[in-house]
Amino acid sequence: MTSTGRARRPTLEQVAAEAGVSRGTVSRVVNGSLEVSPRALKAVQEAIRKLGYVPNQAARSLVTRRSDTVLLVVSESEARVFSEPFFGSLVRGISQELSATPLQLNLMMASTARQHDRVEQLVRNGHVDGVVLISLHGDDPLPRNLAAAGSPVVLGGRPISDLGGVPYVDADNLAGAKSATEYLHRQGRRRIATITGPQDMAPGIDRLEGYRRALRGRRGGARLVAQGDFGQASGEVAMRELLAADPAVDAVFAASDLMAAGALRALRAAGRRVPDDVAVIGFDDSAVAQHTDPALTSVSQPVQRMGRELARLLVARIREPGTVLDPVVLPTELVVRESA
Amino acid sequence: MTSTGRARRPTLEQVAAEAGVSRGTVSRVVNGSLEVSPRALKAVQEAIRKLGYVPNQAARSLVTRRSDTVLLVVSESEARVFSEPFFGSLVRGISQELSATPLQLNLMMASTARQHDRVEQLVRNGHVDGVVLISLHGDDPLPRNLAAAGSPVVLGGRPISDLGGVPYVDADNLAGAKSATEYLHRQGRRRIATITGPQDMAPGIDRLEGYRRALRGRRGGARLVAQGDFGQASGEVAMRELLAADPAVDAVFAASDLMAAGALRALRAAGRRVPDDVAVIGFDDSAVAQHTDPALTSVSQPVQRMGRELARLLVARIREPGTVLDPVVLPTELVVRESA
DNA sequence: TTGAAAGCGCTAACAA
DNA sequence: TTGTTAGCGCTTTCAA
Repeated sequence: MTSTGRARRPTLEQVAAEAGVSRGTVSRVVNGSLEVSPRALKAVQEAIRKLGYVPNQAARSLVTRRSDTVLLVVSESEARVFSEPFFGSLVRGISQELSATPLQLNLMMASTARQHDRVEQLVRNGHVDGVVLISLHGDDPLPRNLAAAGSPVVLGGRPISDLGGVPYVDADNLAGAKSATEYLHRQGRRRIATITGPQDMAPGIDRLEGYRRALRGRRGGARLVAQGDFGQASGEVAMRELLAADPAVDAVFAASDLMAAGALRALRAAGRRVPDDVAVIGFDDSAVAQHTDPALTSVSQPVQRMGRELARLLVARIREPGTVLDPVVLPTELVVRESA
Repeated sequence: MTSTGRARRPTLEQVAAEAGVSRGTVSRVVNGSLEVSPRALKAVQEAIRKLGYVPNQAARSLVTRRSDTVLLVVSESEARVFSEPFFGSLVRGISQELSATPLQLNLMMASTARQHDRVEQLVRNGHVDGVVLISLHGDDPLPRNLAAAGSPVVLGGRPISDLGGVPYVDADNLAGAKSATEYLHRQGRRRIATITGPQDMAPGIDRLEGYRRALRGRRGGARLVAQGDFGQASGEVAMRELLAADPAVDAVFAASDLMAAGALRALRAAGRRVPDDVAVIGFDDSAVAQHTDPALTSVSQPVQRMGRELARLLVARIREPGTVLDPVVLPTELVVRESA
């Protein structure tokens, strides 16, 4: 049952013996202390190499009360996180940034309350040094609880209600939507509609606001607004509504690529050519954007960089628990393809 | 610098004091030993609850030499893993299965040799109890090395060359391709082409073989084969080649949705209607499949279940290092949409 | 600059 | 059935 099987790894003790010094000295070398004589340093390094010594994390953790582990909690159920390269790119960015630290990345799906409890337990018990939370739902109490427990926490995506002191990383949804809409206007489009995302989610709200600001004070204004839920079907329905409301609509900014793809279908069904009759822009620059016909012009988010920033903030929080960290809002970019 | 800050968690010792028993007894209760008197059991349980005790994993690990952690290694660079819901669903399946065990899931990207070394080190050093490897490249030595080091390893996806004894989980690519092709045949299609994936990857090979078997002995046979690389552009090119080779082609099975999407574009450009003139089937049932126009009929893989099986095999390997585990090949399903 | 020694919190072997 | 005890491998004072 013990089933250890594997040969025992060399310990500090053995390295010390090999190098002819004490455990303390080896420990100092391993942890990069400066108060070690060049001679001892060299002897220890050689012994380490010779023995193939690697520190035992559990032992270290036991005494330092650090775990050198950060937890990525995906509070999903919102399928979006998992579709699209979003999740993967984010993880990649986080890993990238963490690879320069001793921190390991742990992953946990936690949508139910029970799973959230488990996260809190892990944190409280010192099994993780910090938490990255992504894909939060409306007023999820998890980040607040974690922060209250004194745990370093950072959020992927702006929380809908302000969580004083908990930093977040987000794409500049507002500016992205604004620039997409302005682009349409510059192309000479004058009846620019939008298909919004859910208005109880930050990206939904911000992207609508960006559209509004772009058209503020412009002739025609921002009146052609149809509600969607980020999903393709809702985009199709919304586009039909828009066409009914104003048959002369000549452009539409959709708050997601899926909705834009839906709009494309509705437009084709209505006999409108894209982009000739109606220009379409999506948001996310997802895989879908590249594979619709015509390919979607879309607002791209620097997802991988968002991951890196998340990790950077978290590391800062762990290292300097006191300091106030500002949210990071990263610029988006309009990727022009065929649809607008 | 110590920055512990957090209040110390209660220890076994304190629970023992509170319950009026010894540490040993508390340990037995915590670890579910049966040799504990009902009275002691109750007292300990109460003390645990009262104090909010949670075992310190580091301390436990130190003595048991188990880490209760499994590592998911994404040997990426092949972007596919990250696009599509693939990665997310897989992780979800793995998490799901592990949630019934004390095992935590760790994640690591490792494409470079240096990163592979780190994986081996983690394993050798007992920091992880087992490894799930996905997205392996051709003849990556990592699984062999890990297995040789005595570490439990399971593979996501059939390795291209047999790794004696290392179990894997895969979708039944061959059967999926075969049934898609047969479906086309049943629909009365008689000039059925295929666009293959790279022939140095198991899915590429298997899906071509499935196509071949479906048409073996049938009139026309399996002669309309064009090479692709799973990417959309290659699918578009391949479709043009096929049209040139046989303008009367009336169906095409593409080994990926992206290639199928490319084929769709080429067909539209050539003035062919889908599915009227040419039926198209893709593979993966990815997001793209749902958003092309017409929507793609596609072969779906039970990705989440693959994740669960992966975890199941790994747990079995960890618990019973000796036993031989067979590969698990899961059935695919043809999802019929508009394109065929 | 170094060594010695005291734990970190836990499991498991042994004795009672 | 229970208590006692010896470590697990490491970091970190404290003295030297």
